[in-house]
Amino acid sequence: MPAIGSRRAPTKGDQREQALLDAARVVLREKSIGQVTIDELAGAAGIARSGFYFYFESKQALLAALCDKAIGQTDVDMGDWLASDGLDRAALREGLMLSLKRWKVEGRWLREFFLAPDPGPEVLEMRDRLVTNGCTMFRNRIERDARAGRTVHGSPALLATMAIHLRLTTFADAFANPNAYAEDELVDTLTDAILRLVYGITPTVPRPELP
Amino acid sequence: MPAIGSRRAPTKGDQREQALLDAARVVLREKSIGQVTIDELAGAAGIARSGFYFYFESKQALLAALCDKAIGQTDVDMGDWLASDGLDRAALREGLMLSLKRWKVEGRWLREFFLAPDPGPEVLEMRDRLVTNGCTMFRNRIERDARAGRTVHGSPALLATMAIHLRLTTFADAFANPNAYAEDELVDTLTDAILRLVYGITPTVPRPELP
DNA sequence: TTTGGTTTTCGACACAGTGTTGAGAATGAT
DNA sequence: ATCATTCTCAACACTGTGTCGAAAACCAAA
Repeated sequence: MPAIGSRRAPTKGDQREQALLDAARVVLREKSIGQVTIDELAGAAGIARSGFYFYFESKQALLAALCDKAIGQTDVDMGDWLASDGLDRAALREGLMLSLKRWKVEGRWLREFFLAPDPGPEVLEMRDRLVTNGCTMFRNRIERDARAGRTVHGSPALLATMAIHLRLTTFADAFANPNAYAEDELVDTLTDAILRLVYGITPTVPRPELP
Repeated sequence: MPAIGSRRAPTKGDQREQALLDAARVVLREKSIGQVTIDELAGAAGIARSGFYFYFESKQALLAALCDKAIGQTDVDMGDWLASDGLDRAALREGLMLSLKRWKVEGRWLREFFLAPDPGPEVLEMRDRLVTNGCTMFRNRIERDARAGRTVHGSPALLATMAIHLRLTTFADAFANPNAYAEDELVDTLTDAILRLVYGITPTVPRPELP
């Protein structure tokens, strides 16, 4: 295992670890983490089952490693909006749309990572870190707006949690029923929902007709 | 197993089945369904592990039976609001408060039932039925309001799903962090959040007093 | 190219939990 | 008291997890 920031060439082991992650990303697109066996995961990366344990403590640990990277990406997706202030519907919408696209591909295991009922300790720790981090960024933005005099309808911490969860479940739902709603309608509704939720405001921007 | 509506006295088997459900309700307050073994569940009801299978196909099936009843209760909780129309903040708040109290007790397995990543077929079917049912009731109310001329900010189906999920995750969160927020603050915020989400309106009524 | 320490691989083992079966015991209606 | 039905459980077969240590592969220094 290379130290973080190590500059040495990737050893055979480093490649194998990557192969395991790549293989998992593919396999987990079809099956849930509970349905996949370690044997299958190892096999997909071309090693024996017992070899798996050289790289990861468990299936869960691999899942955590997978999500760590993906969530970083989601944070980047939302970066513009988080950095802006006021309503900035366009930035929010853009961020949500990017995230949605990511979720449509990697939704299954993102969902499992966040919603799994009994994660191992490592997963639990990382999950807490990621969720807390996400909520905090949201919350900071809300508090910033509140300080700037904008009306905010509740405790920023609670609102941030709600907004994060609203996004999470809406995406999870979009993944589960990919054809239930048009992407644009979904993102538009979610964007406005978050804005209404937090700021109590529905933008007057003209939108495609509503029922 | 007695036919539905059967009037005959409960046999020993009926009692055993009930004992199993009761025992599970207690055991599952402390551990997740994944952490509990069938052996433990059976033992808590005073029978051998293999005897368990006479009553339920699997752990999941028992969980489903447990939730079927609990969800019926939640629907009753929300009944007043679902039957009313217009904003009726008081009824909504009351329903949410009742549900919250239920979640604080039975949250762990309710959460697992709804959020479990790979439910067996029976669970899946029942879950779909219950979720769909819940969403439909919510949705009907929204559509009723829309027809009555009240502004509604998106497709009723989507809004209903969002509202249901918002409630679900907020309660799940409240269960996971029981001391993070005061009950009243949480319910007030959630009540208003749902009203803003669906109708884009924040009641101007002073809180927590109601008109 | 040999050497020797480090990294990687994997067969074999121990174990925990699930689900099935069939023989027998308990139950309760007649 | 009889006897079909309902209930119980020990024993078995199976799947998947995690550990261990011996062997193989790797790679840098001599």
